Amino acid sequence: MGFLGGSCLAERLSHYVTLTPREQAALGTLEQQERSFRRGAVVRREHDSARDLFIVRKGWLHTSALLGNGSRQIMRLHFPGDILGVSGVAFARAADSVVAITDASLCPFDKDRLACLFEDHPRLAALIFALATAERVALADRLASIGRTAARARVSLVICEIFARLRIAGEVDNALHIPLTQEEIGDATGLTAVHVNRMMRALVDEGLIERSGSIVRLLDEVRLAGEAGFVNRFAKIDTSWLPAAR
Amino acid sequence: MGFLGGSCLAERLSHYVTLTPREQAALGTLEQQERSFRRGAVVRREHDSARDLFIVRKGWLHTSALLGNGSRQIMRLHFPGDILGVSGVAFARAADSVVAITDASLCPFDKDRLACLFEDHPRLAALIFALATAERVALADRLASIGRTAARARVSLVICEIFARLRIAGEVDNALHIPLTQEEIGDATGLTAVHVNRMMRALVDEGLIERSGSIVRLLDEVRLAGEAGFVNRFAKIDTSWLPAAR
DNA sequence: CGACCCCTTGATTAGCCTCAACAACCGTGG
DNA sequence: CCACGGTTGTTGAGGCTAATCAAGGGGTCG
Repeated sequence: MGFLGGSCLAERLSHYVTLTPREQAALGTLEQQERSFRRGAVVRREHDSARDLFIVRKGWLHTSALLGNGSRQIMRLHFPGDILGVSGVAFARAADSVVAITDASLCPFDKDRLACLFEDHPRLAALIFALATAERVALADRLASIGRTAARARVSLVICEIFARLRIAGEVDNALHIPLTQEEIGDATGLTAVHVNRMMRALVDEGLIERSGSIVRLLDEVRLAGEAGFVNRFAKIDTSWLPAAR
Repeated sequence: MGFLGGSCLAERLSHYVTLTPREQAALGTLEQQERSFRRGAVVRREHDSARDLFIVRKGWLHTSALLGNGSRQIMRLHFPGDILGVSGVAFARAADSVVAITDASLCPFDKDRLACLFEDHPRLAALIFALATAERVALADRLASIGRTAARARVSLVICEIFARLRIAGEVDNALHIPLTQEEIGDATGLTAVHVNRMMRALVDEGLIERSGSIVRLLDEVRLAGEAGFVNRFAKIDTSWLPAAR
């Protein structure tokens, strides 16, 4: 709220380019509806019809998949301003599930609206493509983390990423309430909750972070990022090639 | 070659929509240049300037990253018709390296050309976005595989994916020359070459695949895909929402 | 023919999982 | 208000999967 007619997406995008009034208006139309979800609610289940995309207005959510062996992989965390359910762009049925981690509020919009954006606002379409690409790179970073680094580094990486992404939205210092269970962190990192617990403890013991309840404070951010091999993919993206605004 | 004026990308895209002559012409302009690379050649190194994207005309390549601990993660394999170096859409400098696995031939084109596509051919832009999204979902599948499944399933998945993706290009039965070393398969699956070897042997012993040299034959594709939890993300994508062609 | 790369197999080690028990916390209902 | 069940966090003990270390064989290229 409190920005550009209350459009969370416009607020996010304006972090990278200066939006024209027409563009702001176009983005505003994507957030006309709003739906609320309780903590734990399933926004969309795998294989559901996937005509809608969502813009996160409030809360944390995750995109995940259940595997044949009963385990779960969390693909991505979502924060206010994120577009989620993007896999619906490629498929008629959802490839993954979306679950509310905290109470959350979403603005659904139909794929057709996205088509209109491609028709009328090529610059916005290209920018959204660029941001989706940055997310893909961040996903690849996590792939490398899970595939090729030890448990401590994996846990460090999610912590780094959460802080970095929330800082773009602003209002985050170096302490943060993280409403994730250790089981959820495990499902994001490919570890068990038990081992996440031990790794968190190790990070605390070595003075990298501090915990009280669900609040995490970064004590030595440089070393934490170093161990994790963290690169902030969202700080700056290349907008030099984007077509002109309309 | 042998299709639509020789554009590999047009050939790929026409698998999903019927291209108009204007669209074909626009795609053709992306493949005016062509560069050849020898097996093992580095097309682009991490941190290099990333103004160009590439369309694969011939050969196999991979996108990978080297980690601080000396290991390597292969993010994606590339086959003819693929667009690679897409991370350049988001960043001014490459987030990953591209290496030729076999002798390969690529058509580089500048990001500005992509901007033109967004301006003049919204339907193509949207389709490319949809395909990039399908790839992101496939990447997420591999994340789940590496994070939450055992070594055998991970190896099975790469095999399934390679076959499925090459079948879209056609001319692949259920036997295929796979020019990957076991080390490369390990770097793609988060395993060591030694363990890849053992898992391949297990797949052979149980009659799921057959090997002679670098040729792999699928003997029980259903069971292999079942173990891997494989879903073919490239068979069919939703084009119903795309804007009208111009 | 030698050097190098890749594949293959065995033996040992280590990191993470599994199982288990208990404490702390929370929302709910009596 | 307290009792209660359920969820989450914490810690220990032991087991298994995959890594590491090591050695040898086959193929290819200079």
